[in-house]
Amino acid sequence: MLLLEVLKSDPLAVKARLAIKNFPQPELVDVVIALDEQRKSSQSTIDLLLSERNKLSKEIGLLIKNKDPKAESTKNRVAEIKVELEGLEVTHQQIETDLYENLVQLPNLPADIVPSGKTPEDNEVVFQVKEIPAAPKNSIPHWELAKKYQIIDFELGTKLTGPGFPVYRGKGAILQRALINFFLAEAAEAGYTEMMVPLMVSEASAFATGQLPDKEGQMYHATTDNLYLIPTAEVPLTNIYRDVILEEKEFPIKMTGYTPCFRREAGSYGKDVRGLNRLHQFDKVEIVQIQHPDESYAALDQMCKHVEQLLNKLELPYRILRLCGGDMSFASALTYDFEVFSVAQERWLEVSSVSNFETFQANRLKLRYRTADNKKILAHTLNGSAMALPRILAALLEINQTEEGIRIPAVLQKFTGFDIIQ
RNA sequence: GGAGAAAUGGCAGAGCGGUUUAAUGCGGCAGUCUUGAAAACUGUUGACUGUUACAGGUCCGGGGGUUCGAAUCCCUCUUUCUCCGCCA
Repeated sequence: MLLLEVLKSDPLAVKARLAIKNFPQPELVDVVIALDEQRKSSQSTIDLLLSERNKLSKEIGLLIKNKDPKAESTKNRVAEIKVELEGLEVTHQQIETDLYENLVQLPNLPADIVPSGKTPEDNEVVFQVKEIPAAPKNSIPHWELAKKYQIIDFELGTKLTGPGFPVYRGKGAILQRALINFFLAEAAEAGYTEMMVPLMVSEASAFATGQLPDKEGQMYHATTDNLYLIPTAEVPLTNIYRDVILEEKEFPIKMTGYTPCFRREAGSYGKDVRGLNRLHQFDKVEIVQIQHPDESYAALDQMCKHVEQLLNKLELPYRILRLCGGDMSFASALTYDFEVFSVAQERWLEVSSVSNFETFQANRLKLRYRTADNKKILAHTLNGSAMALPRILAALLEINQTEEGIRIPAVLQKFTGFDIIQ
């Protein structure tokens, strides 16, 4: 949610930034500002009446004590005020609702360096490995490797649950666990505190991080208890700091967590969702930072470096994209996507997305910090995947296939306990 | 799932219809004293809204109601605790 002060201070500049995100209704900015004016004036009218009511009610107390007959006439006056207030409050409530509903429709403003553009083709490649390794001889895609070595069973998952819920078997299951442990160990090394959080969240939590109301369809919803299965650990991790006022010395807050993630994503079918490319349930290690506004962009760089290092250690060919306005998420101010090259599918697969939300999430979360002179300022929130397992696994299997079997990267061997899948 | 109790400022804890603009203690902050610290003493210390700054207004788990007036009375929901039942 954008800050009203920002909208009011320079509406033209805000509209210019929104244009970078291809936001189709810039006039909403003016609507919001106008509604805020209405809200203020209606509030002060109400306050004036309330003030009088409070004063008179106090007087009535005294008049009754003194058995003064004026008590009755004063009572009548307050009763009149009450009637007047009832109408005003209904109107005021409506203005506040309208204001809020319009305000939440505005996406976050992109940072200055965000390239304009509409589609993924407009994303800016900020880094790409020099050489994309050639596919190993007689290479096959990961879904065939999965079958050949009996490490992932897609059909079995379909039998148990439905498509998009694979079963990992034997060394496949161990490899999953190894990747999770590797990612968590690296995050711990980088100073992130590991959190183990609930996989279901309340409506209030889903709302605070922006999954509700607009992305309701993407989450699994347990209706009997009105709980949502998390689409990412970002939801519970960030909500830890909902309605919190931090002390400045508590910065930086760095958390990591492994969770399964659940996404309904009723999207396209076919080649793009084949195998591990898109699943309803997948595993991910998330990193989250809560930062002082002055430090958030340095933190974003730090998080990108962290992800980059993971890819280097796993010896995977990757590239980094700075997302264009049209491809960024609603809440983000700046996002870098990390993609690994799938040698058998001959395409780039997104494995991580690292974003700075600035105050956009913090505003709805009411996540602030207290300055030395006791001002309360919104903190900045950032998060990134470090990383999502399925596509990493896909790339890993494909690039490391040999005649003898699938070779395990050196860094993972202490977590797997084996160096080859045969 | 059943029965009972409770929800008040960072924490503890008073208040049970009108000087509550929420007592008091702890904690926090500032100061006095001290070479420094501790102790002691003094002062200060909630959130939101609003104003150039005042003023004013809202908030005692959420929502609704009674009343001239509600932290206080009523209804309802939620959460927590205790006991019982079930259970990895």
